[in-house]
Amino acid sequence: MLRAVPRTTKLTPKTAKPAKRTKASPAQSTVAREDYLECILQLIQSKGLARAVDIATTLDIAQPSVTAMTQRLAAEGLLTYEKYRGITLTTEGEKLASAIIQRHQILTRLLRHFGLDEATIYRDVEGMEHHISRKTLDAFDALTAELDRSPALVTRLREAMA
Amino acid sequence: MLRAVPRTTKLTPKTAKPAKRTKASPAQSTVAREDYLECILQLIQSKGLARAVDIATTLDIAQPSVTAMTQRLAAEGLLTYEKYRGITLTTEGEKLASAIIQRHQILTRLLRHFGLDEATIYRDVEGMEHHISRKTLDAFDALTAELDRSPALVTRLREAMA
DNA sequence: CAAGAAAGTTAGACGCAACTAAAATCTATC
DNA sequence: GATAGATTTTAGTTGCGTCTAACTTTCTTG
Repeated sequence: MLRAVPRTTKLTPKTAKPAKRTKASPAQSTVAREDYLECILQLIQSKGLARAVDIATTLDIAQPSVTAMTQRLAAEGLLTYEKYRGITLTTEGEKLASAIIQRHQILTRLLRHFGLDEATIYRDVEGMEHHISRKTLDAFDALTAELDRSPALVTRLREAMA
Repeated sequence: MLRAVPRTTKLTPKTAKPAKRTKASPAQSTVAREDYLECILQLIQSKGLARAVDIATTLDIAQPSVTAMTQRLAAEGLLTYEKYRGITLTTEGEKLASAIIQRHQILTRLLRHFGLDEATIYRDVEGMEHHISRKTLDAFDALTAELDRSPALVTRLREAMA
């Protein structure tokens, strides 16, 4: 049997190439990473420090997973970490975490206008937050401001939903 | 060496336990699965059939990955599939796919009101769509209706964003 | 209708992010 | 200061969804 010549399919991607998964990208921001950063900064703000056991509890994840991710984030320069000692966010990590938390809050504020139960709000925000661009976020923020200042609009909205 | 905080912290898990990952759930709906279903139904609607090569091109994924996922979806009863022949959605699969496409459209319509570039709209919808509950979707839909009927509101919004 | 091209599949591997079990380290208390 | 208990880390797996290389089947076209 003759060997088939490599096919070289060279596909033309859909619309705008969705950032192909080259394995060569080092400190890429993923959902899990963002969840950890968000959680860590919140723990630091509320308790003064972020311990693995608390991160694990908050994210409902096993402790060894926290260690693993901590080491990844440290390798990427987002936090500093000394074995068996503490975790500290680097400047970059803290900046990132702040942005993540802010994004979370903008989304939560918007969803709260819809009269949904807190559990739904929380779940949806958790899900969406990692996938929203700055631009859309700005729009959501402006939208929230409009809803804040126009109770009539909110009322119409809720009636339409029922 | 810091270490000066009570040990028995016992945080209350954020809000509502985020659906622990038991491996025992069989036909769970994931992001990738939804992307495939959406793509398959759209291909069927636009070309009459969904071929692996087109799915691969549309999703910017290698062909063997399509075969693999196709087999998974078939095993879960969402589509029917005969080797080297075609793909058909089952009733359940089509229902699911329709819902996914509808959700996609609701989101797109909302984002279009914000005057963003199509690429951003597309990327954000792609990202968010898999994580939005029916309730929030209804709210977004109502919101879109309000924006449709109130150009003044849209104008205020866009000005606030600039 | 026979090649060759195109499409589909199998086989084997990888990266991410999770898990469990068990070892290492730290802390509090006696 | 020894030691029990809490916390953290290491080691070894797992599942999902992806990849490439190489094969098989189907389609197309002279």
